[in-house]
Amino acid sequence: MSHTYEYPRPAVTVDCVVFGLDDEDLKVLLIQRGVEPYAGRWALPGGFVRMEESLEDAARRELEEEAGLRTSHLEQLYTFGAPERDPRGRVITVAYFALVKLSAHHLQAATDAREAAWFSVWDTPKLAFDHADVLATALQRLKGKVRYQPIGFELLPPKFTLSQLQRLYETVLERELDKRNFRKKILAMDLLEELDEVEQDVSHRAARLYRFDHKKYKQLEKAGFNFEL
Amino acid sequence: MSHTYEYPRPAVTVDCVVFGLDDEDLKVLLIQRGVEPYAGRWALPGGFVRMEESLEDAARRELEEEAGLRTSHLEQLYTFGAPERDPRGRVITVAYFALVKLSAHHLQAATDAREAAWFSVWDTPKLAFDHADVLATALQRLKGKVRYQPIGFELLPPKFTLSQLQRLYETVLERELDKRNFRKKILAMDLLEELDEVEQDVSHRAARLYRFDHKKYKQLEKAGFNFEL
DNA sequence: CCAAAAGTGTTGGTTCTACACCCATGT
DNA sequence: ACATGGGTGTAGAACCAACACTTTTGG
Repeated sequence: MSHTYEYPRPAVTVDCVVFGLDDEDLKVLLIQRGVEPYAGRWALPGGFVRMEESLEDAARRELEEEAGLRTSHLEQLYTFGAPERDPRGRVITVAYFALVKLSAHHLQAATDAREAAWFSVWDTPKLAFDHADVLATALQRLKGKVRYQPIGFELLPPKFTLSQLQRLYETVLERELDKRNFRKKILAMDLLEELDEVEQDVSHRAARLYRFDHKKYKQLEKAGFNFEL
Repeated sequence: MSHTYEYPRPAVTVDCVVFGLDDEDLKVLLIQRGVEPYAGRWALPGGFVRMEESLEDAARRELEEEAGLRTSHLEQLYTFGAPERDPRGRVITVAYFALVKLSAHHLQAATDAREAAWFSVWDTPKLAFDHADVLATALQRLKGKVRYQPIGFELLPPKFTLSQLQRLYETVLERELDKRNFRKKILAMDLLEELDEVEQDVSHRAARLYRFDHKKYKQLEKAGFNFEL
């Protein structure tokens, strides 16, 4: 079956930059391409937008299909449309930006033929198409946004220590933070619920666990409160 | 001539939200539609993306064609792709956000058949398609961005008074600012060049004119300086 | 001389930064 | 007992918000 139009039309895809955090580093999910162009190269998960689905639905579908994962945070990043960005012809891609709790989705294998794997964002293989630009844009967005929106929590398990949280910020922002000042500031926002639990199986004093209080944040947000750093 | 593809493809357009500032208010540029759908309704300037041009080039071309204007500041805003946003079928639009010095482009007539006009952003007619959403998104972006990027200057003539600048911020942010604090803060950034000129033809004490120093800003930016409010 | 907007400093409160030691736990 | 990271307070500097009067100019 084929489709005919009076004027030529670009193809439209979505691509997803999915970030996860493990003990070592900030990671991005990549898929190894099986076919030309760029066969064998690693690329961002993504694919063509179907006629009846929204852009965001397309992004969610591709993530499910290619990596078997669901994400709590998904937002549109930027649309890349340089005429020569795909050697097959004019392809415009709407890039999305996702955060997942890597602790949950441990080393998920791709459900279709292709390989999926997590790479350190500071050390990825050479990427297909203009995906290096897309990744760079996503990193910039993450770095900017993490400071004034409480999205960092989407990268951590539901219960976390303040040190984990601090390491997250240090990793994303690429600079060290002062422990005492960091704790003061984040606790002063009154968005963390202090639990009666401590971490397990560590060979030193166990740290207290906290949980991010989404409900409280929504309330404060309405009242004009602004999360910051 | 017609074009055939194996799979159906959405059409892709660009739409531009162009802001300008005059003595009264923040304005947005609208075009009256001549044809169905939404014939007679006002809409954002825009049109189909050609196969050989980039998205940004398309936005610039449409602005030139539909309103005869060039803009200093043009950035991508968001991509709108709900399946039912255009009654003619699947049309994905990449929205752009532009700022122009209204003082220069005085009441420019459209170069093609359609009417173009400036409307107060707080009081527009009913818009075609989902353009009200697009406009709302653009306003939100402007409000957010004006505080941490010196883009407000793109709305003012090259030489302006501090009161004009303050009014700009008050209009965009929808709140009053303290005159002394505002002046202190903006002058402390050392980004304004104080000219040996004052405004003309006012029936009260004439205010000193200033110019924004783009070069100095670029330098400071590289050195890690952050513009803020 | 009146109207209109330009221009100008200080104070008190809040927030930010820098900084070092003791504590709890597991090996 | 030692190694590892957990947890805590203070002081000085910078920044922010609130606030009112005098000056200049044109009509």
